[in-house]
Amino acid sequence: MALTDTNSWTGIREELLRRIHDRVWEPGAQIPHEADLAEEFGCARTTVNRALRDLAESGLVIRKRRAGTRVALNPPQRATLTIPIIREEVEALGKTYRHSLLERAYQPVPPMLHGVFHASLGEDVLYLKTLHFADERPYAFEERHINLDTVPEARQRKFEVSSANEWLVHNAPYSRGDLSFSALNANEDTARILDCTQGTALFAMERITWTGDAPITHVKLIFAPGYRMRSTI
Amino acid sequence: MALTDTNSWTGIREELLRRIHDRVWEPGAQIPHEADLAEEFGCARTTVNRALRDLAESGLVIRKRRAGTRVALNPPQRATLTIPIIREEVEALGKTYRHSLLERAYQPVPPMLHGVFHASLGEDVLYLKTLHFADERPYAFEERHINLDTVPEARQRKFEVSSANEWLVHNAPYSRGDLSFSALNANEDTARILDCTQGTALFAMERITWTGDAPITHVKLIFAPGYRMRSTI
DNA sequence: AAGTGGTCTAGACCACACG
DNA sequence: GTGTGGTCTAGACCACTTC
Repeated sequence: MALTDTNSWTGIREELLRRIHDRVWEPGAQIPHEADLAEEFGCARTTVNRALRDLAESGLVIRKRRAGTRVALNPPQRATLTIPIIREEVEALGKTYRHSLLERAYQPVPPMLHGVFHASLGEDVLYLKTLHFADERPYAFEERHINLDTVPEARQRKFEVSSANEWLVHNAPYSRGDLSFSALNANEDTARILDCTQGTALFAMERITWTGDAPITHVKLIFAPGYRMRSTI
Repeated sequence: MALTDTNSWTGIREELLRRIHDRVWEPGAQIPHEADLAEEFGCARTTVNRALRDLAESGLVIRKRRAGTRVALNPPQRATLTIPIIREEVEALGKTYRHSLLERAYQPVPPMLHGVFHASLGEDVLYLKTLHFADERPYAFEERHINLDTVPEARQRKFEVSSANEWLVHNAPYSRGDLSFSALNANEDTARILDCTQGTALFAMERITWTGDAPITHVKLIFAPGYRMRSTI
């Protein structure tokens, strides 16, 4: 007997989850068809479908047409990271946000990005160096390249008041992006900028975004010592 | 005129996305009701609902009963990280995986975890130190605490052959978890174990998982120098 | 060829939040 | 109260994949 509503899709999801956790259905085993489950729970197939679709999204079951639904053998451990706008992240900590534009220049595409910004190899990109502060202490150091082929309007922007990140989010929405996280030792420049000792381990995030096939921007964020990126599963 | 099917929910999602990207609907603006859109596209409301629900999940629109649907002002940048089992990650690189159990001991709950493992304060936890190799080179160093209240069967396991991670995934599925990433400098021990020089910046991941309210395990993984965690948006 | 999940419909009622 | 999204139903056809 189920304790939860078996008529709501969330209730059905709970019951299915229970059976998986309690190994009523073993990992790798096939589970009953939607139609059978619908009959068992006394609801429409659509409702069972909704519950199963949700479990499939979280990776707990694998669904294939004709082959049916199976409990995943190695449930991938997925986590949804929410990457906040730095201003909001700082303000959520109850601190005062400020940023300062350290450099703004037109440069040829740096070698590191040749493979990515190939479309605009002949053209300069807009290079920005920004320092983000929380309560007047360095919080993160940002280096950014903006593809002027894709976002020519960026030429008119100084990015002194509103940050490039916020402007781009509103004016050049991306359709996909690559993201990577790493650790690096503070070099002389970085240590000076972030006000820490050289060699300190720093958390870095790199991101490249596209709209369709056209790259928009590349950002590298290096956070001040002690930064942690958190998430829940 | 839409190029995509306006009768499939994905087609409708594309068209809605286009209107948001092209600022037909400005950030913050309210968009037409489901019923109106259904009429416009000549489909059932359910189908529009499916498309809008998908956009809401990715954070592009905000939906509220009675208040309607609005284009998000600051679309949060969400990324789904897939945290692989280390063996699979290494094997996907075309390298040979091996791991070695450095220590296995019963210990009191370490102070760091007092807030988390409170349920079992009187009891010992199982402490495991494991080194993961890729092609015989250190890949990641793992420290783990297992709550024996929640998973008493772990006492019988040596964890020499199959890793604790894989065993737990199959035998103590979790319902939720906290995850964090950070950067740290290699100390003397870590440097020796990972075969790098002291002070090197290392990428670290920490994870605590629960089943219901009972904590299952705490893991701290420190990766060898140069590790990058990648994802797409 | 046939069985399974994927999707769509038309209609209905409900839950919530705003006025 | 009232309008909006949230969900459920019963039925239907479709698309993919394995047999």
